[in-house]
Amino acid sequence: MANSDKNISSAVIKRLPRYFRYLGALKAKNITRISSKELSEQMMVTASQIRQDLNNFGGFGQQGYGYNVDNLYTEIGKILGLDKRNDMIIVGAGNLGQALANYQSFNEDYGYKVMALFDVNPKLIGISVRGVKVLDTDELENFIKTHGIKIAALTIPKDQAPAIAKKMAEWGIKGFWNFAPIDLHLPDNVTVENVHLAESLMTLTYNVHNREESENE
Amino acid sequence: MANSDKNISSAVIKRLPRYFRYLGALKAKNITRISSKELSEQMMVTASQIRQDLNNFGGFGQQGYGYNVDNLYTEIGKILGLDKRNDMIIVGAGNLGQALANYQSFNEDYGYKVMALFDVNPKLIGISVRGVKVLDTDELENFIKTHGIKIAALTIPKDQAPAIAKKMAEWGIKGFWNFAPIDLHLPDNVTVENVHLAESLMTLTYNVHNREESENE
DNA sequence: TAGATTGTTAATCGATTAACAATC
DNA sequence: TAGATTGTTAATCGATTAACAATC
Repeated sequence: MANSDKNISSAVIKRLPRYFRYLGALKAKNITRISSKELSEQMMVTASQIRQDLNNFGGFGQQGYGYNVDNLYTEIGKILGLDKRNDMIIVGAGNLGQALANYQSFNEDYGYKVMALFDVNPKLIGISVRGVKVLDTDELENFIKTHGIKIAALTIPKDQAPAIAKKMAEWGIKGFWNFAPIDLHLPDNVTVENVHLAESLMTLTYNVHNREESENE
Repeated sequence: MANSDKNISSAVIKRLPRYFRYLGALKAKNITRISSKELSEQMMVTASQIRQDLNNFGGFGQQGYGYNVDNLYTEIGKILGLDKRNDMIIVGAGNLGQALANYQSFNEDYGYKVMALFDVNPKLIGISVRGVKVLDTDELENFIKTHGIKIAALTIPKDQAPAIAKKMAEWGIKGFWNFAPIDLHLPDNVTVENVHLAESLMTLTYNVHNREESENE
């Protein structure tokens, strides 16, 4: 827990889930070992980058051999915190909130658990999405505190997002998965991961109209 | 059209929609002028970066004055291609596909138009989402060609995504807004903008468990 | 005109890639 | 042992920031 990692660049952190995904795919194909060179060819990055990235966290490989797929998969999972219990809530049970609640991939494959959805709309309060209840937003404080929830998806309109996020941070939320098209300003010990859909679509639009050499990010 | 912009770094392009959003907010507040310094304080970036970014596309400001909000908003919109007709389709009419079709923000505010959704599920074919029909995937080729569609959201399972994307690119799609958790390998004149939700949640999870100084991207 | 702020060049910083000795 | 491939240092590249002359 007292992880004394000297600050690791966010560029590195953002690449970890992609390594994790590729290793998962290799595992599924029963491939047991891989070298940074082979992996780099599949992922279209440099082998140097893979080795540099991984060595921020320790030496997971073996000279002359490469990396054990199963082991590396597990280790990256641990780094990301997927070995821990990751309970979450979704605030805003509209189309997007419900779509997230239904989204298998992270719900089951990676051990996240959606504990409840929240909304102010009386028509939604009480229904269940994938077996998860939609509760009244009034119950947020109590729920967060009682269950010790740390992670919340925010799928509410942008005018409401900053105020409610501020409150939720006070009640104990440490990480916001923010889908509202606005920047949240919260204390330093709270993280925000923005998913600004409209912005990503605009970036795509630029590239469509100015198509050059493709550059998968 | 023959935009002879020497390759502009993708870091710059990704920041443009955020400038656009802030300028839209200023416009809504009837603010008519802004300096790079004021804007930089609101956006928590350096004024230098704003000026450098904008000057990739031209001198939109005026010494001693700053930038005209309305004008800059319009110009960035043009750079992004929002002044053009941006018809799109959504392939995969499940929860996520439907949520996108319902998503006001980009549908109306920025002039995108969802022309149709597509699915293989007979239960979905024929229904309407926000007035937009769900068609049989068999009709994709004809629809793309007839309507000259260039942009497509992919909200289908990952095993099906690469094959269908390949076909769609042959039929004329130039930009994929890819929500499937897999990398698409397509010709150079086709762009892919990935929205890998599970990966963004993992990045958040890492930060929650290793919370340090917050760093809004 | 004087003050403000741009556009742009130069300096710095950080991230990526290359190279290679260590070692399995 | 010989071959392969890591971990890691050094070199390069690119992006960000600082500084300031140009100019409105």
